[in-house]
Amino acid sequence: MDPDDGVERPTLASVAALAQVSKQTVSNVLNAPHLVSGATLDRVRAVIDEVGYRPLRAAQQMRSHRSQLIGIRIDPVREGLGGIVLDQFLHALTRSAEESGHRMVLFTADGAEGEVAAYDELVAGFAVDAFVLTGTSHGDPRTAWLRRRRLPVASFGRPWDDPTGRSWVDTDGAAGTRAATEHLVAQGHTRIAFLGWPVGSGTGDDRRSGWLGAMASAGLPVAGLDAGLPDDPAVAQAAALGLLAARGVTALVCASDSLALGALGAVQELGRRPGADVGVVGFDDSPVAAAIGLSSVAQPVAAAAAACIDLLRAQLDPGPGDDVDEPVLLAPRLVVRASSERGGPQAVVPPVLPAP
Amino acid sequence: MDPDDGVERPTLASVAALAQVSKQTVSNVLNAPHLVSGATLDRVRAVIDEVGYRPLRAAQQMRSHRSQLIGIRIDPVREGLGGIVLDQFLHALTRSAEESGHRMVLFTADGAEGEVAAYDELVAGFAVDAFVLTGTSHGDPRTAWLRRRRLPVASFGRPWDDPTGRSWVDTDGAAGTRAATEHLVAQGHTRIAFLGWPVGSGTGDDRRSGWLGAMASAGLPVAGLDAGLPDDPAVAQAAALGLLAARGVTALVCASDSLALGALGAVQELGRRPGADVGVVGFDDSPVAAAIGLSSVAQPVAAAAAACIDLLRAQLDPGPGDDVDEPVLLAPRLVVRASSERGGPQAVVPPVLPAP
DNA sequence: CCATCACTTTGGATCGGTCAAATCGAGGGA
DNA sequence: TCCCTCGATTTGACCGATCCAAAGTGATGG
Repeated sequence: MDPDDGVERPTLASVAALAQVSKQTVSNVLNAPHLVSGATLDRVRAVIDEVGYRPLRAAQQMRSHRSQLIGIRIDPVREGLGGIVLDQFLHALTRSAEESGHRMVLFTADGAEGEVAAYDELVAGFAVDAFVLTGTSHGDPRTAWLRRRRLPVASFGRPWDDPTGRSWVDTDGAAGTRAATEHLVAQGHTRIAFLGWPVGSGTGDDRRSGWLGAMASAGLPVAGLDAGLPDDPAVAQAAALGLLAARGVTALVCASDSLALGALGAVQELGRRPGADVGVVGFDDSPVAAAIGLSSVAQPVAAAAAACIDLLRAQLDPGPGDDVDEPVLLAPRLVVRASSERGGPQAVVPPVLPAP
Repeated sequence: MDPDDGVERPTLASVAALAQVSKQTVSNVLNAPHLVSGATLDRVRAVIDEVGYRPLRAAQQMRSHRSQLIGIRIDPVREGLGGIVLDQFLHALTRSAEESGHRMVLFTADGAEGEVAAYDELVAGFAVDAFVLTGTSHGDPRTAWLRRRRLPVASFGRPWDDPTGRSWVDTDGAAGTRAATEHLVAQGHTRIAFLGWPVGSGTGDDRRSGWLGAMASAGLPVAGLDAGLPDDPAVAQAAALGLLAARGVTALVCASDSLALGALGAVQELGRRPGADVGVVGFDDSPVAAAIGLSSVAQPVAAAAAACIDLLRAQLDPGPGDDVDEPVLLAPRLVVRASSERGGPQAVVPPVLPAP
């Protein structure tokens, strides 16, 4: 009557029976092939391939206490355009995890205590092996909880409040803005402003410092060229307007693509040509940047994800020569588009409209 | 020496011992409380709370063959700005899944055959219970494979090539563009153009039809006002320029925020005021729209996610009155911002630069 | 000819739950 | 009084893998 889907799921026992060996031998073929003789190895492997056998993780987990699952929180709202970075990161993470036989499990949480409750549930119920954190500060309750439980953890983003923190991976923001600044200097600009966030945020200050450093190296002045703003294009546009009109600025390095969007709007408003007259570089290389031809500093998300997974792998089963929680700082890449190329194609522009 | 993390993980057996009952009784307290007397119920529950016991999913899975995991593919590259929709959808999905005791597991795959291989691995190894698909066509090998295996599936996005397809959830794109068009008509516009994709894509044609319908209802002409373009702001800008300059167009309904970005650029280029002189509405309400004040049609991602999970729940254990795979079509919501409000605040604009 | 040893292979217990059937005491009808 | 039913609880097998200890198999050497 019911054709079902054909055959039963093959198990260790069924494979063993077909191959005329014991269950343990089949297990050895998979987990310790050096213990099995060549002939049986081939025979068992043939059967495994034939029936398409795969060990059931849940069963393995019962003995090994490893679920092969890695948890990551997915945020409810991602502010601004930079959220995309986490999106790409998530994809890269999933891919890297797969390469080491793991899977990423998502969870949501409201607030820090909710997140701890979620950890608890995941660890107790699903026996999640490890966690990847994003945007954490070191002192917060979640990190503390995880460390107390001795759970392997890797963070994407430095714990700015604790320079001694370990087991993190981050983008070298300063290197990114430095590259952007040097690129603009090479285009002949000398009055290069920085549109960033107010002093006090780790990431923002990091990005600012790269611009400062590059300007100093080039012997260029920075006085009055540094803006600390909320991450809003409309505000950035007003600020950029002032810098361009009153301070002789011809190029802007921005801490985000949102700010760069505003900068472009100001350029447009003044009737200058983006790229040709005024150079603008954003940060994070969001899809908008690609869409409108905005140069931007791209974070090395794939490398960051791989580094995170590697940190976790090292913590899960430390091998010889594994620096279990050595922080990793990765260099970003400047993607040059029309908004910062003098010889490049001419530009046009969508408006930034004020909020209601 | 090693303080470890204190206590052992509580198990059914340990709870049973503490509560002076058998394992099965504890199990019943959790899964079939009506079988347990009031007194024991309270006693066992007290112990459970006290020690913080939670059943290990892997152990349950061994007998029940349910992993409580739902798989979803995370795409390598998401074209354009609309990728964000999937991002929000993923979050909403995770939250809805949690409400029914499930977790979302991610996987990646290259091409259709790679995806099938990934299904195989997930189903065989992790015993994933169900899958959520995005952007599928009904005929493709993945859907076929999943159906053959009788795996519960819900799609976000209609199978345009098969109108009889079931078990999907989608946004009513036509309703969205209809609302956008009516909104612009209400603002006094009569020459309202549509910037869309070339005829042939299901989603694109759906969105176009809403504009067509609303224009017909309002008794407005559409001849020469319909553009089919690639999803690129620069191309959209050129097309919008023509419509605005040569055809007396004063408002544009767009099939995506990318196209709307180009439309805004054209408005700016002509020296007209976005919102005040020319109304523009995008689609998908990406972060850019919020950032630059672009009106846009927002997809009801949370509702869509909840509907997907509900479809899966109904397939996993059909209750009475469960329409196991009844398609769900959800109405989107128009978010009005400065780009389409005549009385609203004045607007400014970032440029769309040509690609190198 | 048998003890020794390295190499393979096997058997049985075990992880933490659920399922199906058995047990047990109390209440109700004949 | 006896038997039956019924609610509450227990017993024992089982899911599919791994771990540990022990047993089988030659080949080797005394």
